[in-house]
Amino acid sequence: MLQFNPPHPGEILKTDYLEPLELTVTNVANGIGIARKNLSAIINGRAGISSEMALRLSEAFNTSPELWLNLQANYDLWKARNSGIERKIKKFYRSKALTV
Amino acid sequence: MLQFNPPHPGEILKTDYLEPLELTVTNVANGIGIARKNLSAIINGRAGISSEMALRLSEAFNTSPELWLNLQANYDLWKARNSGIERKIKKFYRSKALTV
DNA sequence: CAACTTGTAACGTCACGCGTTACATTTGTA
DNA sequence: TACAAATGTAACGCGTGACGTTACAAGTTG
Repeated sequence: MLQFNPPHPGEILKTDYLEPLELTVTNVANGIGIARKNLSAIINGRAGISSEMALRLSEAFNTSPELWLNLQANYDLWKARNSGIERKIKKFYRSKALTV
Repeated sequence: MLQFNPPHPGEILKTDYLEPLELTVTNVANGIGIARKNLSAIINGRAGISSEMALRLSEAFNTSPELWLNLQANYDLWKARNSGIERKIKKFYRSKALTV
């Protein structure tokens, strides 16, 4: 289990792929066939990485799609854990236990 | 990379958790605090497992949330791969290559 | 028969991925 | 300095999907 705020996938995409390769957002967006707006959103953490997007990124940068999906899953999980859901669940368990 | 149609996470949930423990859908839905309808949808492959749901399942069945998220990710990836997206991307690459 | 379980329809709400067009701003360069 | 390129983002629209409630038909079981 992650103990710290994981970077959102867009940050890795930017610092580990776009910047080293000197690729611009416009460049890559055109390259992988998506709207520049959406790649910008991903890079700035305002959108997640869908499985389709993971496929596109994996083909563009020669990675596994799982890389991107795992980053996204960890990020989402961290968000869920820190958004009161965890507490809601525990609260629920206190009042109405599931007998396993 | 998976070469075969991965089972829907709901299938694993059903056959590996509900059935061995003799838990009913109604039972578990009430137990984890969600609508019976939605658990039914998950089990029958008509809904995916969200990160919140992964957390709930992990706490109920003492698994890692990652288990459920990975199952879901693999399933989604397989769907994406087999839904023409792969072909769309490759087609795109043939016409307009991304120079990396 | 009565109770329980289940799948599912009908409705509504909210979030979000993705697309297009357009504008203001910054940065690099002829 | 003036123009082009890159970027973030707003405004719109569309489709999908997760989640909830209520309700009904059908199957199973004590």
